[in-house]
Amino acid sequence: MDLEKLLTDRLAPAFATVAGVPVNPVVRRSPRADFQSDAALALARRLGRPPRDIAAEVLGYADLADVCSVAEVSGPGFLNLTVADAALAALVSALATDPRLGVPVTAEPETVVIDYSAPNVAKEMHVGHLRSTVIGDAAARLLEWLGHRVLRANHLGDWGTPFGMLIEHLADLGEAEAAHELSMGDLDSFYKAARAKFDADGAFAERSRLRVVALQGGDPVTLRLWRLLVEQSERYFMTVYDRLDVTLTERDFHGESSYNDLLAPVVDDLGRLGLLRESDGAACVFPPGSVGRDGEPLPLIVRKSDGGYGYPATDLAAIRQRTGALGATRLLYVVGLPQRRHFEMVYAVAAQAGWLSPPARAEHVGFGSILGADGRMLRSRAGGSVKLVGLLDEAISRATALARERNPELGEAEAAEVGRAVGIGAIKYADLSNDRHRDYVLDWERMLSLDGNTAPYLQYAYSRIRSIFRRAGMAARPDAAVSLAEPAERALAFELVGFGRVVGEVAENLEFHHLAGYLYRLAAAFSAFYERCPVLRADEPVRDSRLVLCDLTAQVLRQGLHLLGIRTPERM
RNA sequence: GCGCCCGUAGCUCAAUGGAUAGAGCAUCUGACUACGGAUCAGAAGGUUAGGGGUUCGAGUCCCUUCGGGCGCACCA
Repeated sequence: MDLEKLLTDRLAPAFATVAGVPVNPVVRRSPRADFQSDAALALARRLGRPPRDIAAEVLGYADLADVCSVAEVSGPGFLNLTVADAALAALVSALATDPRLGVPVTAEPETVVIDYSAPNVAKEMHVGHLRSTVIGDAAARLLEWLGHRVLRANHLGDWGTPFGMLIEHLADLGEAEAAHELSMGDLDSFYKAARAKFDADGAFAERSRLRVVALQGGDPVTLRLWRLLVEQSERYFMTVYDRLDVTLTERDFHGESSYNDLLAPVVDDLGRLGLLRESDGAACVFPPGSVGRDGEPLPLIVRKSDGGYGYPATDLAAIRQRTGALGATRLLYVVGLPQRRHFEMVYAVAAQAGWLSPPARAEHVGFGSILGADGRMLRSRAGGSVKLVGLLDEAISRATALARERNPELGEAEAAEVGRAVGIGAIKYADLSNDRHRDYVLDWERMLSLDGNTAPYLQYAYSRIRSIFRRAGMAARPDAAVSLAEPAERALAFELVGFGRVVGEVAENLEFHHLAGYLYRLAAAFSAFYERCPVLRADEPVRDSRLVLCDLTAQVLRQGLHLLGIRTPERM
């Protein structure tokens, strides 16, 4: 039970008594007290009474004696609430014996499909995949921890016309050589070589076109070469995921090709439902509300004029499968914001077709771009996209150098491990601590800084606490009496008991920068506490009480960072 | 042209319609016989792009101007 909810529960009946109808007390943290309730102001007009009178009357009815040490009307009609130390201490003690740290398992478990990462076979992963992978993985970790059934859907681009030239290029190289080249992770040069031949060599281009036909026709040799491409690519992607520390596995690859057999039925059924209209030879659905450049309704093309299927058909087939066979009620698409309209249209059509009806719903978890120092889309010096592995390697090597420099006592192996945790953590945290809707600037100096709202600062706070317990040679006693005499202790306690609320909110809105901001406030509150309040040097029973605060802080930091996919080294 | 998003301290970013718009970086001033100073405390820094409106109350909602980004039929 978090304090907002506790206070809300206590105030709601009083407000209802005064107003005659149910009223949300609107409890929130306050700079002028611990909490404030703003509801009296909004009620003034409806009741035709001064808000201060309403607030005062509410106070008379509210049962706050055991929760608040002070409850008073303030300003135009706010209720300022100061939480009693004993009540706060009791909540902290409850946390100390709660393995879930105040975050209950959900009462309504759902099946959630999270569509994220989605690299393309035989193409290098680039920065564009970073946000989808990092945000999607955080969502998967979070919702899974809350008790939902999470299905990770790595929508692999493994189909389409480019595969003609890729397979043909593979055949030219020879399977052994091609496998070697792909296993080196040099996907870009493989792709570019195929592309160059396609553009320069007419005969090769013609063979490529025939290859597409053979692939679609199920030619065994072609299929075998295609699978080789897919397998080698998947193997390579797994090495990237391993380095990035994401929870995607081989089993989570769901190639576009796996929907091939479902595409025709999707279009047929749309026709049967009367939603289809032919336009310039293409089979289209015109969802209401979408208008194109010419002011005419914008079609979702479910079958191209050449008879082929594009993304929309695949997306519709996937929705149908996910809400149908998989029984999902929440579909998340962690895809860049530019595709917003595409998903609006797809969801609209899926809803019209009855494949996406309540309680099932789909959410486009959109995100902005990663910018370079110049404020423009991050590009390599040559103007191409930046390889993801290159970015990760740079983060790790920078962080490893930093770890060696800051703590020479670390052995080579530990420095490498710390460098990896800090470097990858810094990249992920830089991403997740920003509002995902907005673009953000990738800045090594800032993200690896030990000060401010960064992963290293949080990891440092964690390792510092672990150091306390190493030195103490003992663990905290969860049943120790908690006392909160110092302001810094109270401030830390308030942050600790707020974990559950933040996690609950983020599970709903997937705004991970709220969780990041919370963890930063927690770490900052801890640092201030640690500066003013001696722990190991304190006498009992204060020592035990403070050890509980330390231990809880470490647990919440570890769990919170874990939900973001960030490691917490014991030393750094 | 139409639509969507954005504009907050020098910089990078916060702020479920609530009181005096908050952090970090950078700057300045303090605290080192240190439970890890990879820290903490304090100062300074703002016409929330401009203008109108709704509201008891607007950075937040509506309209408008300016500036920036993105998207607008068979690529995924």
